[in-house]
Amino acid sequence: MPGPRDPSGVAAPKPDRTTAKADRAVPEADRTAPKVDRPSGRPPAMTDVARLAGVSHQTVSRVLNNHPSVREATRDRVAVAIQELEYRRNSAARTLVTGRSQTIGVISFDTTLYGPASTLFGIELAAREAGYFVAIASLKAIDRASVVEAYEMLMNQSVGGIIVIAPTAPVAMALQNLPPSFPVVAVEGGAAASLPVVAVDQVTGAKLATQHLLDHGHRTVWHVTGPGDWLEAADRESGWRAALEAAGAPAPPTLDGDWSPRAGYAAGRMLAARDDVTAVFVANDQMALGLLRAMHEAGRRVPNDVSVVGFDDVPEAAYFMPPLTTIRQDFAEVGRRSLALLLQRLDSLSGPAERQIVPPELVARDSVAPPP
Amino acid sequence: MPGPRDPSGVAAPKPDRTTAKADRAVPEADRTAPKVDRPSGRPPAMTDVARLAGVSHQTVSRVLNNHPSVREATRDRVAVAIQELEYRRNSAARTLVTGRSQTIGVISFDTTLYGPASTLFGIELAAREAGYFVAIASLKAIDRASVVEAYEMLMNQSVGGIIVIAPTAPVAMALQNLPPSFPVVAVEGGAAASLPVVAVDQVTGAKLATQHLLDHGHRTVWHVTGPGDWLEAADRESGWRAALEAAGAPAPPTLDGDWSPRAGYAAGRMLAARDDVTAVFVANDQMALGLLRAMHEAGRRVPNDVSVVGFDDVPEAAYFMPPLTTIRQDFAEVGRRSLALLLQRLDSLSGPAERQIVPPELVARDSVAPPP
DNA sequence: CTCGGCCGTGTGCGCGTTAACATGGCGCGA
DNA sequence: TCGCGCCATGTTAACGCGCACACGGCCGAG
Repeated sequence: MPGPRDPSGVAAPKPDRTTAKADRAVPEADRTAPKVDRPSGRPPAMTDVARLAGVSHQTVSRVLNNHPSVREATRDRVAVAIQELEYRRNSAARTLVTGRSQTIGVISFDTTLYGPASTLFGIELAAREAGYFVAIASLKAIDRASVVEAYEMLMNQSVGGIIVIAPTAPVAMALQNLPPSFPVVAVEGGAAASLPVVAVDQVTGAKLATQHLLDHGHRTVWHVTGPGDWLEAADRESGWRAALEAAGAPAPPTLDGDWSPRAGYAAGRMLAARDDVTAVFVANDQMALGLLRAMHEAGRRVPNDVSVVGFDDVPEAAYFMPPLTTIRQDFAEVGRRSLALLLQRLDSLSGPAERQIVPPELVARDSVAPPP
Repeated sequence: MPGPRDPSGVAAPKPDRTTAKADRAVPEADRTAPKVDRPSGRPPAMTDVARLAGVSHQTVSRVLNNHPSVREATRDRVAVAIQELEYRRNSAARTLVTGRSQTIGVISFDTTLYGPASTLFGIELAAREAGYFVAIASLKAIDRASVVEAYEMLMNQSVGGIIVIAPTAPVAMALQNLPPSFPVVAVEGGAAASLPVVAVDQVTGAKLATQHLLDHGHRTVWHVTGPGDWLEAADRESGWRAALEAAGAPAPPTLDGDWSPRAGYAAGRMLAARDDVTAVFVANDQMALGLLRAMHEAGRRVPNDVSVVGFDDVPEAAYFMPPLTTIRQDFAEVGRRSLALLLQRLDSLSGPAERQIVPPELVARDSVAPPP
């Protein structure tokens, strides 16, 4: 790996046309075709642009940085030269001198899941809008060591700030131990004391779901939870519990899940066996899918015999049998806001650890009805 | 944005302890706690490490680059100093001088989908293993302009190579126009002439699915396609067609889909209305979900009346009603291989445009039975 | 004539890499 | 025991590339 001098940038195969500067007469040929008139094998630098445009490197710099005192005509000449050479600033050199890499890092667990993937997407779009690059680091496991590993990796890449999508207790704990002087934003990060957090209001969402079922006349609502160490799971459970309490309804024992359809199926089998179960709030849509199947197999009709509400509103939810009433989370908005918050921290690390809450929304479909 | 001199790296708040070099006696205190003994407000550089370790910066460099001729003891002293200062190489400076950024870019459309997300995950893990960073760029739309935009963005970040996950015809076309001297690997890239490609064998997968249905005694198999401009959709259709031909079975007209459950539902309604439909190969699992529901609503039992096979094996497929027989794609393997191929191109751009094929696998569950 | 707009020249800086070379110490064979 | 040669390190310096600052000069307007 210590191979000497070997630029892996954009390098034309063998463009050694030494007579390359004179023919500036045809600058506006076809733009899309790759032009080959670089002086040497290395990518063009600012001085190359300057030479071609007949100006100084300083002027090129002024153009690139939108310095006001450059004549329009000069600006154009430089722009043409830039395009001609397909010049792009060497981001390494730029980063080195400015001290800011224009890159942010995103740490995430399992971008295969709908929620994290959508959030990441939102972050990426917003980042590009703001002129930032996005580097990613996935967590191999959901423990502290993995967080530290991912963090180290992003730090080695010298990102300017980090957004962490990994809403579990161990991860939230790990974040506490990071240097407080580095800009970090947590998504769904629980009550992490000193960290800015963007989160969907899980508690309210769970209340919405539970209340919706109660409003249809159910005496109480059962609950299939998410995994214990996920903060969202805890919040949804407490929202459910709060709604029941507020309504004076008895809280039945919860059934433990782990987000997977398998767990929902298992819970569904248990619940289907009891006649007194008429309403279930399942902590996410995937588990609801499993539960729906268990109910179906047991001959319990949804919603006629049992009503079900999920959480997330995955794209498939509308095509479950029956179409699932669920709580929608605006992940794209979460992504946008977390980036905004990070950028804000980027130039002023001060300020309180802001906490932004995105409201959830109930999507009523066909899995809820009055009790039989 | 042209704010002068403002290092956004790891900087302690106000660590101006000028008496910081003498206390080298306690080097092995608690490792996790953030130590504050940097001379100035800026992150430590190599010379700082050298000074603390009592060696020259050259030696530090030798240690970092695993140069053989450094005594074990010296190596350790340097290592301790590095840890003490929490030194990390300035990646910008390193990139600037070595000419390689140790970063690869991934262009992807809709990482919200299971396939792309899984592939990205595989790439990321493999990249980290190989000491590379991963920068992402999502496509806003699936046209050429978006590809160029994403490409430009990654080039501006000076990535060393790019993997494109975007298996549609327009995207594949756009890739043809990229400078051939830059390392690019396409995932599911179709027959892109000059590009290395890693792909799951869609044709074989479709044959597997179709044959599986024929083997159960169905006279023929209907097909719900993916969107027309997706290469995978075309391959699956031709695999289906080939299997039918090989078996001498008549090929019914296809039903157009777009990957969405909604489209599957629509197709399902059409098919449910015909008595002669006993077997359907649906181009992906999400559409199969919609189709399953349409069948159910129409009173056509799966698999008793109609058999269904999907494609992808999303995590939910095992919990559809009934559990879906489908074709599994090893996305993680695709990710790994595409990275391997890219790395290979990175140091030798020559060589033919290799094409790696990952075999698919049929996962038999409960949605297939002999015809009634 | 002076001031301001426009642009050029020149230089230092950031930080890690690498080459070229110098140095002192040690082991080993003659 | 002398001397050669290698090992481990230090010293010095030159990049790579863009940014920023300090000037200096030119030209046209007031």
